[in-house]
Amino acid sequence: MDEVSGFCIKQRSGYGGGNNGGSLGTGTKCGRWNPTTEQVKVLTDLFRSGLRTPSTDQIQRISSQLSFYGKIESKNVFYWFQNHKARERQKRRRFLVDEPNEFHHQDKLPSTKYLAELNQVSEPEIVLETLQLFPLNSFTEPMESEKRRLFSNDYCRENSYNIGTQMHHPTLDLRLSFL
Amino acid sequence: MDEVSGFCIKQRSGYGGGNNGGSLGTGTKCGRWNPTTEQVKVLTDLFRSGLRTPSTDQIQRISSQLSFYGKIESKNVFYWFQNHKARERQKRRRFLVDEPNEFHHQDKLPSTKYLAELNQVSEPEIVLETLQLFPLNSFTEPMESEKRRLFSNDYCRENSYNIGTQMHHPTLDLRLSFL
DNA sequence: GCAAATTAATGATTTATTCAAG
DNA sequence: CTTGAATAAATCATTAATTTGC
Repeated sequence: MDEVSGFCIKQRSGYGGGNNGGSLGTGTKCGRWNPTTEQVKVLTDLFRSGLRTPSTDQIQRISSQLSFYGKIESKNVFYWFQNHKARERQKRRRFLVDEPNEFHHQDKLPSTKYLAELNQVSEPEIVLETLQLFPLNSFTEPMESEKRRLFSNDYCRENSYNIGTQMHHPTLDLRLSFL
Repeated sequence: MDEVSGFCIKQRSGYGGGNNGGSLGTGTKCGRWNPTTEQVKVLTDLFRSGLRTPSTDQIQRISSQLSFYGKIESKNVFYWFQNHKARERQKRRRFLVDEPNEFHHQDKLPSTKYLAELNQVSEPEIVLETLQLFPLNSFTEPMESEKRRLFSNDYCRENSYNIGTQMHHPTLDLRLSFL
């Protein structure tokens, strides 16, 4: 891939450089941004205060403020929030591993129409035999017209989509083929 | 109160008649539906494939399929789509509504464009005058005492965003004040 | 003590989604 | 149905920590 980005691609200069260390000012080397502890502190505090996706304007102001502590650009602030947000989330998710509630199921009242219908059909027998044996290849009838809108699109975006897992369930291939 | 809408808390006997989850059962605890990982994956895939509001018929089929992975009822599928759709949208709105705090004229420098623009914008190393006025530097200037938390921790997520506004709480604004 | 070698963090890019205008 | 806007997830790449042999 082209390493072009408009920056100075800095190939690793051996090692002993140690150019930065807090004052990286005097931008002679164009490596990646190396935030000072003060800058990190402020950014972290902003994040803790609730800021997660600063607007362009905010970014620029933050950048301006932080430039007092050392070299910095707006994009650095932008990236910092992106990365920090993502990694905090990631960290959180690690703890909640396998927590079935990936999203919170907050029951809301359904539309009456569906509820009525569901009520009478409710949960049918389990019927897995057939289903699981041959997953979803069975072509059902063409969708009802009312749902046409949902399916008018192509569903074969990519290819198979094995949900394969430990269970030897059939290639529950995917996509609505069984709908 | 117990179940609102005849939903949970107790094993309803009148709902679905017959075999209600007995096999996959151990369902002694009749709380709310707790989807398995596989179920979530399939539902998510369906959603990503474009399905948003499945018909009753589709709901039943999905439910039947997913019952292979664990207890599930049609209404769970219905609710899942309702909630997922709503929350995705909500998540979307949140950004769009949360961000635009300034007047937006041709002032567009959002993300992807960020890179391009921010890239060349660099950071004019100026503006130091202004920041002097703000609490920022005056606080972190003596970074020795940084150990003392400057902020009162507290998570003020949803409500205290006040980034674009001047809040009057002397406690934890600080950095936000210049935003 | 010191650097080369290795590993852990994290800055910067790329890719894949989502919703919604047109 | 197509495309624009705007991420967030996944990934790449470089820097800082640290480990290790001398």
